[in-house]
Amino acid sequence: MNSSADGLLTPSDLTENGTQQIRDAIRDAIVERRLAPGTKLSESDVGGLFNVSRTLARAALQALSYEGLVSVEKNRGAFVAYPSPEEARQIFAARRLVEPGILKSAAERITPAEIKQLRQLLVEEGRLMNERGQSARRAEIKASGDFHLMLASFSGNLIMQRFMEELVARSSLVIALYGQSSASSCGHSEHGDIITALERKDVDKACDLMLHHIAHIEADLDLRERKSFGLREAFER
Amino acid sequence: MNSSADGLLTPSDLTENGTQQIRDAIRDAIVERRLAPGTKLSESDVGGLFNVSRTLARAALQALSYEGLVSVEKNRGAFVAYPSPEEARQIFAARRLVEPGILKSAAERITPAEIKQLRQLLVEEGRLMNERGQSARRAEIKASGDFHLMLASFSGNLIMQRFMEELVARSSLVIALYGQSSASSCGHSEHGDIITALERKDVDKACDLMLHHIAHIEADLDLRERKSFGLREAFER
DNA sequence: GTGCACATTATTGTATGCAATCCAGCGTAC
DNA sequence: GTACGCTGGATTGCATACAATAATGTGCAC
Repeated sequence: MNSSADGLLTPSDLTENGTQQIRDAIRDAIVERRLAPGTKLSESDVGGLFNVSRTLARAALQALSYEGLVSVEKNRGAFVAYPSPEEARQIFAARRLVEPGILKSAAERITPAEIKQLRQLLVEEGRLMNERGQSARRAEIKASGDFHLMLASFSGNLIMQRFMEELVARSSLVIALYGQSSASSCGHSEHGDIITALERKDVDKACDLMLHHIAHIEADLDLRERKSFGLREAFER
Repeated sequence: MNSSADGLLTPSDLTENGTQQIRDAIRDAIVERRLAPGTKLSESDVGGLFNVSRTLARAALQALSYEGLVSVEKNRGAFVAYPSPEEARQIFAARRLVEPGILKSAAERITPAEIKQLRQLLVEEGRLMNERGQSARRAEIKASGDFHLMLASFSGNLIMQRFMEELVARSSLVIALYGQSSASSCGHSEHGDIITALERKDVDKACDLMLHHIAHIEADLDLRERKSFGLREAFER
């Protein structure tokens, strides 16, 4: 009978299926904003793009829908998710609810080496910030999210880590849709402040900074109901 | 182009696929502990049981694996998840991290009618507690989890609600594996206390009670590494 | 009798095919 | 000219078929 009681040695799943690769590739494309919200992802197209059958493409899209990055509508197909303003609010509410706790957890177990890793990520982020070009911008977006993900991984809780992965990815979609300031990097210095507080074991301060940081990101959004103005509203002036 | 910006009117997904039904049926069976951890779930068997093809069965199992209720091993098949002690700890750590925040959210928006709903759930739970029989026991397990889920639904955050659904379901697996006291209902009165505190708008007290409640559930577990003693250890005395 | 190599069987992984559904374009009635 | 209904094409939903892998059983050598 045995079983897989091998004690959390599975990073996520060592399935190594073709599905995983497709899923990851599409997720990266969404998170880095190469795929715009609302884009149709037909099974044939996805399958053709990765040289696999519709079966695997379908499985990958299904998987992404469980993460909230893709919405599949019955008999209509899969689309890059188009979070509503309300959904956006809930995503950030979830982050405000969860990230302080993660931070607290991480603070209790973090090592100097790990703090160094965070700092390293930060300088990387800063370097990209001063670079020009689309690809630098994309890398910057990713690095900015990775800060939060690395923190989550230092919390030692795989479940929270995975949840954060979902939230960060969905945040990227929200920012793509509702973000205003071109400088999506508005929170760069704040990341540094959080590390500093963490280093000083000042957990309360760190949590406080984190909450403000999330609030700042959210404040940059314009969450007014734009009712899918593809029809009348778009042409009646 | 349009899109599904219809403002969170989707309870989860109105796909209404056959997959959903299978997934829900199996999940219920797992949560109500009719399916023991480690049980093999072969695609043919599942498909045959619901009179659908392997394709749908496979999709359902895949979906359950994203919720952590089923673990699929490459080329070996799907099994009811068998959470390790470490995983169990992380599940409860996640609940301690998340539930106070949910409670706070819920407290801010809860209506008297909703409090009544909670109370009603509680009397139901109490009634089942005093009944005999397997089916009553199962219903009690479900009701006990439903308390936390209803609270989550009152938080108004669909994302947190879904996360809690996952955590509660996985908790049920953990309790099935590591629970000691037959009285899994140990927390019944605590649920009532939480409602009372909530009613009095004493959020801090409610959160405190919630943390103790979770701690009590966890304290009933015997989280020692039982290394899947299916082989040597089982027969060498 | 024990251990190993091989054949057999069962189960999963993936591709393909058919039926059902939706969408768009066209034509017709009013 | 507008609205309605119809038909053709494309896409998804699901089942089935085949290939690949793992589990099991058998027979032979020692």
